Amino acid sequence: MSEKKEDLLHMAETLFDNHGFHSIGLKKIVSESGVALMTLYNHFASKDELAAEVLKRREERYMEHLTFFDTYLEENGEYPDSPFVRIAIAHAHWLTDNSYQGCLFLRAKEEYASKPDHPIVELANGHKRKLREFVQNSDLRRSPKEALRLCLLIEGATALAETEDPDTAARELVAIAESLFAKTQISAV
Amino acid sequence: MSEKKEDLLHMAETLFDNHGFHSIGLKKIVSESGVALMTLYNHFASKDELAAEVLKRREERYMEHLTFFDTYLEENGEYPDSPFVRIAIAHAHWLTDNSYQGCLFLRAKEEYASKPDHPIVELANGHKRKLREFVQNSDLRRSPKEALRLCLLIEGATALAETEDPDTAARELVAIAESLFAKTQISAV
DNA sequence: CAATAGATAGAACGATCAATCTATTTATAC
DNA sequence: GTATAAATAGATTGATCGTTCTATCTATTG
Repeated sequence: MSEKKEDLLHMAETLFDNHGFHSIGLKKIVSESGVALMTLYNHFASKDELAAEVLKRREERYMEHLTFFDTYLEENGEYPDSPFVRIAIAHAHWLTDNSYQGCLFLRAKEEYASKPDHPIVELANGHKRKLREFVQNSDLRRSPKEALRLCLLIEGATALAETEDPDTAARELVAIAESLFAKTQISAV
Repeated sequence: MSEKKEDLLHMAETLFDNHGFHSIGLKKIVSESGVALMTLYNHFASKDELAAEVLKRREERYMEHLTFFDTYLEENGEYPDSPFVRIAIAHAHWLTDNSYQGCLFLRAKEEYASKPDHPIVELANGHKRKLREFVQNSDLRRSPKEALRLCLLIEGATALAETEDPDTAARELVAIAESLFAKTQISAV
């Protein structure tokens, strides 16, 4: 991939994170990237396609983070039995390692809500669905409801990190997850 | 308060909920309200002041909902011992009774993040602080960390209601809160 | 050197934005 | 009935938006 395109995607992700999709203009993105406006249009058909690619890359990075974090936990000694707890820890590190302002997918869904069939809305919905399936498939002994509860905790920690210290939000996420899912006993609810 | 002003505040809240603050124009607000543009400017100095009043009214309504929901629970037989569980139930009903798209205060904070001292950002931060204090003061036997955990659950349910059925999000919020806080025993963590 | 492709700056387009002004109409109060 | 205030429609201002176009410049390749 072109270096300019990489720069654009990286800067667009940062600006979308900090200001939202509709609030940030293309001129801001290209000026901050040190790239000409026409270069942006040579790589992306429109602003929406740029936003869509930003979201796709974010999703790839996030899912890789969740997947590869198990190996990190193994190498560093701490390896909780419960896959749900390990996912919670992985998400906690995602929150502390990045300085995001809430979930970019939820923001995208909100900002494009007036067009429910827009590809960006489907990307956002797809991401949440994939995350729920990832959680569910990580521990088949757990019920779909329990998977949904871990998703609730993950969303809650991401939101709490906006108004509280991200480290605090991350710590409480893990604490709750351990309290709910650490025990070998699987609740039948 | 003027009827036109009420109409404007109500319509603005709905449109801000569904489309965000920066995405919705004043002309949309006045046309949907059946009110002239100048009437809006007779009641509000600017778009930002309108948004600020919308948030103030939302906060009042939400805190009243939390406060008065205890009496509703009493009258309808079900009255859990734990104040934390009662707050979770109250928030669950808030989610199912309204068709909001995420937390309007978090959205405001995100959209105005480029101006950290903006009154709207301070309104959003103030609301989250008040909610945390409300939770903390509802049960002084609980630790600040436990109060923060209920806040995390509340945020999580609000976020989950965006991609899942709000009824589902509300039900799982109550289920987790009961699992964590229903027992008389207070954890010392 | 010549040719091709990619990147550049800058202007221009139509549209929309928040905000202001004017002039007219409607409703309330004395 | 008259005076006062509120609400109305519509035009306007200056700014910004996404998008397109042109014309110049730079780098690589043959």
